[in-house]
Amino acid sequence: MADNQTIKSNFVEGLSGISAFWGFPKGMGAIFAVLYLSPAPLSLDELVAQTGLTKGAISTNVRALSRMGLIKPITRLGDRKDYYAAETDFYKSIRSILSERQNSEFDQAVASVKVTLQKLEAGEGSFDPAERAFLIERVKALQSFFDALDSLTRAVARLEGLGFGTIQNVLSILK
Amino acid sequence: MADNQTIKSNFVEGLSGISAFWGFPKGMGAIFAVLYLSPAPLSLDELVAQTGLTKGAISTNVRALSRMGLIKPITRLGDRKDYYAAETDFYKSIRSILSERQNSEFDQAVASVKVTLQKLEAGEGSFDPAERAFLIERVKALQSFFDALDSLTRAVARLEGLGFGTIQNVLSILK
DNA sequence: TACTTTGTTTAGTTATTACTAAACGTTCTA
DNA sequence: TAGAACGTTTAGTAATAACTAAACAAAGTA
Repeated sequence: MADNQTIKSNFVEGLSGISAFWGFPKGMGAIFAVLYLSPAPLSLDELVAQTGLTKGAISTNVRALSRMGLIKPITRLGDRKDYYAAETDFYKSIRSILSERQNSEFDQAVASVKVTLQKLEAGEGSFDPAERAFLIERVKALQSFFDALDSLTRAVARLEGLGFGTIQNVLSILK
Repeated sequence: MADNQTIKSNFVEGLSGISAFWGFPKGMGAIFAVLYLSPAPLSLDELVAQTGLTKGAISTNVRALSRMGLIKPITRLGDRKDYYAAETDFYKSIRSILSERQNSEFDQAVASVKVTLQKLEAGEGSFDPAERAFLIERVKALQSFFDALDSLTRAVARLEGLGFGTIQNVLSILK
C-alpha cells in the first residue's frame, strides 16, 4: 500500500503540524521527527537531505531544539561533523522546556504586572479610593494566579524521573 | 509620578506581551487587559476608544476571547449594544481553553501519529524487521506520551471549582 | 600556504498573520 | 419607509517570522 518513504513523511508532517500548533516553526517539528525515526544520530547534511531544508535553517532550528532539550548534540572524536539524536525521554524534555520558558520574555511580561500592582499600592496615580481598591484587587488576583502557575510549573519540573503516569494517578485521586 | 493612564497602559502592554508569548494576537491581550481593569462591562465602541484598535479587530478578537472563555458577552434588555466583561475566575478560563485546544488542528496532528503506528503494525511498507521493530517502538512511545498528556489535561479540566492551590499542594506532596 | 570540509551568520525573499478602512447586513427608531 | 446605530465581513496593507542562497569563519588536510 504505502511505501516506506510515504509512511515516514506522514509522520514528519504530523509532528510539523504539532510544532506549528504550539507556536514553533514547522521545520523544527520536521527535524525532530526525522531524528526521532532515525536509529543513528544524523549529521547536519543528512538532515538537509532528509528534510529538504537548507543548512541555515537546520542550523538555527537544531540550536533551538538543543536548547529546549528535545534533541542532543553528539560529537565524535576525530570527526568534525556534529551529529544530533532525538531525546527519547520526553519527560526530561518537558522539564527542559519549562525551565526555558521560565525566563525570557514571559517573565518580563509577568513582571510588568507586578510593577503595576506595586505602583497602585504605593499610591501612584490619582485614582479615587474606590477605583484604586478595585484595581488593586483585580491586579492582585492576576498576580496570584501567575504565582500559582509558576509554582505549578516548578512542581512539575521538580518531579525528576517520574513519568506522566504518576501525575495522572495523582490527579485522578482528586476525581 | 506616573499618571493613571500610564499605569494602566503599562499593565495593558504587559498582558499584550503575555498574549504574544503564548502565540495569540497582541491585541487580544490588550482587549482582555482593558476589560479586566474596567469595573463595568464595556461596549465594542468603548473598547475601540480604549485600545486604539478598529472595530473590525475588536470584533474578531472579542469573539475569540469569548470562545476561550476569557471574557463573557453581556446583553442588556432594550440595549442593542453588546458588552463584554473579563472572566475573573481564571481556573474556569483554563478549563475552557483546554477543551478548546483539545479539538481542532492539534488532535488532527496527533491522529496522524496514531495512523503511522497503525500502518507500521499492519505491516505496511517494506522495512526490514529490525527497522520496523525500532520504528514501532519509537512511535508507540510517542503515542503513549500524547495519551498521557491528554489524560493530564482531562484531569485538570475535571477539577471544577478547585483552584491552583490544590494542584500545587498535591504536587508538593510528591516533593 | 592553499584547499576542503564543516557550521554559522547575513541579506533578501516568501509566506503568514494581524490589522485597517470601508462596505455590508440587520435591527431599531422616527 | 428612510435613516441611524451596531456588529460583521471583506479586501487590501503592514508587520513579522521562517526560510533560501550565499558569503563567511574556523579548523583540519594536502
